[in-house]
Amino acid sequence: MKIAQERLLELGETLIRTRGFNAISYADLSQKLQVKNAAIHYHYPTKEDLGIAIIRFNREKFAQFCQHMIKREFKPDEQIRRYIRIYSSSLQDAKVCLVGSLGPDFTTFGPAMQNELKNLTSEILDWFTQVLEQGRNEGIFQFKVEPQIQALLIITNLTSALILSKIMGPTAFHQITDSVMSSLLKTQP
Amino acid sequence: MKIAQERLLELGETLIRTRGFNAISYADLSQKLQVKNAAIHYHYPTKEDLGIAIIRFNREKFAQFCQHMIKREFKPDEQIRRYIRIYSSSLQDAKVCLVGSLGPDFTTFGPAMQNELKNLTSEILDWFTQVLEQGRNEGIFQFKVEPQIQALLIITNLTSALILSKIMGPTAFHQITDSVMSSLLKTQP
DNA sequence: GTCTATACCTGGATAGAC
DNA sequence: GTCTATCCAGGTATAGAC
Repeated sequence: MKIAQERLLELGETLIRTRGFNAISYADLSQKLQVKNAAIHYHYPTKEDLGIAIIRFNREKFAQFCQHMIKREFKPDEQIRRYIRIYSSSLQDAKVCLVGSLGPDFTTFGPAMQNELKNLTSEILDWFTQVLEQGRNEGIFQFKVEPQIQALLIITNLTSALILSKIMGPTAFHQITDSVMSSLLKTQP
Repeated sequence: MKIAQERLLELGETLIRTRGFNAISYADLSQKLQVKNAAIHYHYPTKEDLGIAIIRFNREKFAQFCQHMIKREFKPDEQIRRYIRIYSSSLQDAKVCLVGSLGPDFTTFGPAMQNELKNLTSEILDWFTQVLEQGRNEGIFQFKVEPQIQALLIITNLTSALILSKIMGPTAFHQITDSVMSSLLKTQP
């Protein structure tokens, strides 16, 4: 039976986000998938190949999310809420986001994987910047700095909110996201 | 010759913050220290023992920093500036902070090491909270939420600023910290 | 495409000499 | 307290059968 690619990548992503790239092995994956590790090597010869595929998989999911936001014509505030919901749904399994998991280990990766991670990161930042800008133009959001800076501020809040929650528990996450949302939303004059 | 404990712990901290705990080995340490790995095992039998010692070492350095701030009677804004300077000095070596490096791998550690990391994290948060509160009371800082929440917001900014900078370069770090400081400082009325 | 089997290496850890 | 020597487990990776 052919390995379900999507299941493999999804599992790999979960393991990376739960334990870190350098802490997982082909054995972890093959056991859970009920195949031998050689079967995984067939599709992804090196661990780095697998890592790259997982990041690319995540990029595709994010691109689909963005497309979905456009198609449904969600307002900027609703888009941010839904984006935050992706993060909060990671809380129970003690997952951090892919960028937060791979970022600290960046120097242990080869150039190709580093580049893939750079692409993911800049795509998220660009999307966030654009939503913030649009929201401010529509009078929904308020913030004083450039949209690109504000995107950095909120993304760093979200990324580390998951990391902190792994250490200290989920309360911190909700305190952070609640505060981020309410300071972003334009208060009634 | 007796191993210089402090040098060992300092090197271990650097390696963890550069490459991640699960990516470093006794061999990495022993080579750089010009000793055999058995010599390190003598002082720290298991890798977890070493990890715990490194976190504790970091806690002590942080406690000394806090003491120093008190002794010199720095104003809250100066204290925050000096704290941020610790972070920015990590930029050139692509180091993240210890919490940002160990947090994502939290579930791969044993209870004792997890606990040590919890202690470090809460000590930082408590100190930050207290400095923010004091600064607002003195009319130096402005922020709308509880000091404890504001501490979470800024700490997450700083932690992920280093992670992001590893991936995307140091510009992001300065944009984030500049913005954090200027929004924190009370503008002239 | 997946299996068995295995090669090869690294890493953590320990025993015992000095 | 450090060394040499070694053990063993686990991890990446490949060859070749099915």
